[in-house]
Amino acid sequence: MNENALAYMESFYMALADKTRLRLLNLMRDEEVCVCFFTEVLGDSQPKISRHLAYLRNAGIVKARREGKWMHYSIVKPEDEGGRDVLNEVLSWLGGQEEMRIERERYKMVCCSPEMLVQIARTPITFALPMAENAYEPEYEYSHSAHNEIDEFLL
Amino acid sequence: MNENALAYMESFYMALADKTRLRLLNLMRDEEVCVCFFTEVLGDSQPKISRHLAYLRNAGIVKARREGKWMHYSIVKPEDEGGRDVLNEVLSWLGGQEEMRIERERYKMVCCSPEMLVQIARTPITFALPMAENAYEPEYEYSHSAHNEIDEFLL
DNA sequence: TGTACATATATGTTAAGACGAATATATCCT
DNA sequence: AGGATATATTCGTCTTAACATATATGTACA
Repeated sequence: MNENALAYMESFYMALADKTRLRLLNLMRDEEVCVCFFTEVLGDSQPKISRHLAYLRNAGIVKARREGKWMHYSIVKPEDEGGRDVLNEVLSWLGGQEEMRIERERYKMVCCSPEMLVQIARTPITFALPMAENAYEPEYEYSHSAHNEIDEFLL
Repeated sequence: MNENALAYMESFYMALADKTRLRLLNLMRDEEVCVCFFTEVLGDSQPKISRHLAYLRNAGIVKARREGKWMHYSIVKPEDEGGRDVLNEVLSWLGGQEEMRIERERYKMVCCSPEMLVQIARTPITFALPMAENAYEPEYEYSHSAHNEIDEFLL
């Protein structure tokens, strides 16, 4: 890390420098969130959401966990203390905005609405199950075709 | 601010997402710095330094003060508390990196070298004079041709 | 006024990244 | 196996911003 600290920081802030990604992080502030809820709450297209989640994942800021057909994303706190402190402040700043509070409210409503309760059997769970604690490391092509600068920080 | 909080944050992180700009901020961490020292310490071309300083200024992260022929730049802490906290953590993270400590050392050496002491009369001062406390607001064209998203946050 | 110096901006080129639309991949169910 | 659903990636297009180089602007001083 100390090797390319600057490059790491650059990619870190780049990952934060996008409205959609900030909104995604806001929703993941306290808990793991399923992709389908992101599209529901943000109202953006599924490919758009997915692309931004991939960006965040490549930057090492979130991780994904597969649960059947569903993917759940959650924030990964950086190992580096400075980075962790920055990210915490970023989330706190973000969370303090009215606009972001509203979106978290909307998430709660979508997540816990009556239809959802009825469909509970086929609804992605939003709390971690004991037997599913391991982080999901995707096996898709981009995982081993990781040749850009950002990906170098993944491992 | 609360209006376009997201847009503001986006431009804020965009301003941080560049190695050169992070190095500039690192040098300005504790004090006002003259452009000529930036070019000296960073070893980048003068237009490159100037462009990045303009970017930071447009993002509202630094301010400029003219002192005769010289321009001195210094960090502006955001009025918003969350933003201020984030920026402080950013500077602290940055400052903790070995690479950045070395550059601050190099700045000290350039700034206080014997040649500099000899040339003191025509060397830009790096401490604020009592009668020069007012921040310099540039009168150049970009100041009133401010029509892009970032500039809207300047005033 | 004219010249030197410090700094800022314009221009042309190139690369990164954002988007929508189309398509591919994973998983579940029958 | 095959269809349905959830998510990921590709492709073509457009914008932003990085860089080097050239040039303009602002200030000091003779």
